[in-house]
Amino acid sequence: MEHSSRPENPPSARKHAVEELLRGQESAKQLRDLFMKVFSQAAAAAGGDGGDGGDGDGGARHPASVEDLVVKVLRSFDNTLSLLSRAEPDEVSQVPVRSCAVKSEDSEESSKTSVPRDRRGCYKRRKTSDTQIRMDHNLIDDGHQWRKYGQKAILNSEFPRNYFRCTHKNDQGCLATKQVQKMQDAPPLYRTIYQGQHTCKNLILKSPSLILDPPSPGDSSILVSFNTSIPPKQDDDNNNSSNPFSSSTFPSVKHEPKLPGEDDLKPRGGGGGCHDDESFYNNNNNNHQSESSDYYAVFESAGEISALSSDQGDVMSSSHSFDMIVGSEFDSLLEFVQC
DNA sequence: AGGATTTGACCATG
DNA sequence: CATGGTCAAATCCT
Repeated sequence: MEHSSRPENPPSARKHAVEELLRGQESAKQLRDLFMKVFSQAAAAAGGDGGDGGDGDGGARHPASVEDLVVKVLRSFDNTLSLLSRAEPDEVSQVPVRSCAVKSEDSEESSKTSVPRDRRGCYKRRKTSDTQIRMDHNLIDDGHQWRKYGQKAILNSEFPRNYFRCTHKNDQGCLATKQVQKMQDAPPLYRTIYQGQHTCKNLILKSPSLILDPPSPGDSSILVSFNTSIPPKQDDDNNNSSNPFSSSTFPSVKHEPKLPGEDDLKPRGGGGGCHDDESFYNNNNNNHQSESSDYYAVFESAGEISALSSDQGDVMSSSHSFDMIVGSEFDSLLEFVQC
């Protein structure tokens, strides 16, 4: 449903992709169960074994099955990725061109009230160009300045979607936009869709927040890269050019333990003042410059680690709840693919 | 005063 | 026709 959908996906390919994801999901569930079983046994046996125990070697009891399941999961990812890659070879060219006759508006504005009728909403709905999808459990500053230009209730979604564009759209013609939508509440989960590439030169580096995270323990983020097999564009005249990881696997934003409700999340203006549901709308959070014309899904959460890595996309995961990560990961992927 | 957000309206797409 | 993406006036904040 979203614009991120690929309109002309061969249905069969997508179907296969969904099947693969479902398979992966099933494997993940088994893996989860296995972990739970192992952990509970370990806990029972060890009694008061001090450690947090969460990580790694705790599950050495069924290494073979665990490994097998992990391999299955990763294979599903790989299969899905290749299916998706083949499914849409031609969507890259697309540039969010606004075919509408410019912004010559000011001339006949006159009738300020009621319908100016000029060309409001005149635009081309952008299909997919450079799209990155990111799932976060909190909102992180991404170093760019965003201006909210819309909010919309989305069908079958209890939370509205918020539309942001680069603050420098006007002065520098930066066409980057992003959409932020809260997906769930319980553990808050936000989906951020980045589109377009930043051409502005105004990257505000929040040094402490932006860290290229290696798969280090204690940190958590899952990055799934849906590479459409197009080599990452190299337009690095922008900001992230200096970023060594910018292209194929952009750095996942690392965040300090900073709560989403903090300072920079506050809305400034306050038009109607109806911020009923969210306190999250404005987040100038995360953003990785849309660099390549690929699809990315980044799932982030906080907690311990368990790093998986696949050969194609990078899957760096960690979470205090494997279930939460893998489960939401597949759910999101499914949702993404099915749209 | 200038800039940001809210919100209803407009319009392309499927 | 329904839905989603964008525009722009109105409003608010700094």
